[in-house]
Amino acid sequence: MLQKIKTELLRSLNDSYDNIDIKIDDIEVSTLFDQKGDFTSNISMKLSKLLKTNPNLIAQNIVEKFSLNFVDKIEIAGPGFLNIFVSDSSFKDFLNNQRVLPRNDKKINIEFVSANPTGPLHLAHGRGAIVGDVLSNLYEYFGNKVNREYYVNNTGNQIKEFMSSILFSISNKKNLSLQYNQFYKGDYIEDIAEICYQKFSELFNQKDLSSEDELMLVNFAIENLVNSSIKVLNKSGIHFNTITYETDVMKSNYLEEIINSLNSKNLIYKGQLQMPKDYKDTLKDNEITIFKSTNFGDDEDRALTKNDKTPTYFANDIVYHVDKHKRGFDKLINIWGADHLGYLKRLYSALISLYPSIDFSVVFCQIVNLKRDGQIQKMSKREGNIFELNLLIDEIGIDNFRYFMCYRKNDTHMDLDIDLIKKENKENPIYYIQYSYARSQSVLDRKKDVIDTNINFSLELKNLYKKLYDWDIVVQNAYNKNEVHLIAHYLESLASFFHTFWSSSKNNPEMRFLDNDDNISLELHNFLLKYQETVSKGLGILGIKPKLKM
RNA sequence: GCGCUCUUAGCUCAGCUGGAUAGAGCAUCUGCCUUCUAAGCAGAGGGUCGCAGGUUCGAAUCCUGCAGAGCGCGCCA
Repeated sequence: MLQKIKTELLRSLNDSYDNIDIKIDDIEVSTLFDQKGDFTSNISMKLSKLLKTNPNLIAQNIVEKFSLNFVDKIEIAGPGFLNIFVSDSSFKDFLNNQRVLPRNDKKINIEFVSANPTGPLHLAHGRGAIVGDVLSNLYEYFGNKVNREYYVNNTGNQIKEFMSSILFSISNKKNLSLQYNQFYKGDYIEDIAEICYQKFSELFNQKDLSSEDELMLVNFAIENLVNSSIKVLNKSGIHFNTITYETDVMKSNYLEEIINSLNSKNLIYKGQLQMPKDYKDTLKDNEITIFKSTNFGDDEDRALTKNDKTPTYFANDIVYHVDKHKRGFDKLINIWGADHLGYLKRLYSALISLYPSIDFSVVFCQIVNLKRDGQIQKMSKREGNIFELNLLIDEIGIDNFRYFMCYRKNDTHMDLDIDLIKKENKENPIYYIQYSYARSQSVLDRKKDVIDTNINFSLELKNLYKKLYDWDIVVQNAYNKNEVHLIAHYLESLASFFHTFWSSSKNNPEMRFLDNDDNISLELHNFLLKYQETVSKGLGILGIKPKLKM
């Protein structure tokens, strides 16, 4: 229907003006939800510059030529808007007349959460987890094959410090006087230490642990933590296809190949950068391998190797992304926290240098503040105040958790208001949406026969039809922009139209779904099915099941 | 100091590929349950869209400068 309107607008324009260079996609037609009309177009204003004419004049010319069988009226309003009124009978077509969405069947890799394996998941991981999973659902909705991937950074200093912290705890508790320092604190360290001690108790009969023993122990601890993180995520309805360990990726030995390739493009040099902060007594003159990321607008060039010749995190990360690319994905998407904002430039520069046609993008999730009793709670690891995700989900429930984590645009800061979420009324949009679904179901449960009678299209009902018709545009937009909050907002708005229509029957009994004998018209029956279908699709992308009864 | 993300109603936030009186929820006030779920609906008040310039028929939206908030700024990860 929208397409027909656009085509007719274009035809009318071509009728009135010779050789104007516009295409069908240049014509914008959007839905109206008030008395002004059903659809509106600003095309005459857009063209006024090109045609060097008054927009009202262009609009008049269009109106004179414009003719479609389902359009009752087209009028000019304001500075030159074209407002289109479609006939009541054509509203029936809204339910079936869906737009054709482009089907994609690309292989997409979406990497998200990827928390350091040195502690339990907390609130900050929650947003990335849900945004990543919902984005995956959205890509699947359009027919793509999505690989959900979880990356475990199980190398580097953090792992050494983690291991040291565990052994410190064991030594302390069992009076072993082992020589280890404490870096990480918290109950979870004590817990994991106890588990490790139980598992490897025989190791502690000897005086010192060999580095093999240490490795075995820390690997066990990491596996344990990763498993419990995955368990929490599974509980939230998130299921990964791939869990990749950094140590496994590094076995590929791609790094040399990568450095050679970058070198052949003149993007590598040997030299020195400013000494690191914790520089102690390492070799001063040692030369390291450096990537010229300043060529791509980065603040400074970035090291690929450290002065002990081992690769940096950045180098390993390039390897990991090359590995993902080589696995044959058409598109790579990463979900990152705001603390990685400055890191994108260097990684993107490296990847685009290696593979100029690579499709790589990052969706950033900004900070989430936890609000309780009207106060922002400060997260502090030292005070053991870390808002463990597991506990948070238990407190607010999975549906609430999922909905609120994608309710706000991913790259803006947001407050998660625990007290609001726990309310079961209109303040909580997910209840509001679910309630509309349950109301629609109650009609279907109660109805006796479906009868073929004519119905009146009130303004409230027309708005609902138009809103349902908008679904395709919204979901397409969310897909194009990688913005999942658009789905959440659409559902809230759709539910609002439903409740408005429902209540309009208080003053106007003709607008009730059921007649005095509890029969329902075929048209409204179809509408209810469509309503449920659309809400289910939307909630489905968010990973939430509609409630039949409340 | 530099970079990134921001600044919209008392509060939490939509809207941003330029378009009609800037929207929603909460909070405040007023109505609506004898028939499908009142976990709801209708209405009222509440705004110099951070500030100042610029681009143009037209700016919350684009550009520049300034102020404020958050995050980041190692050969750490």
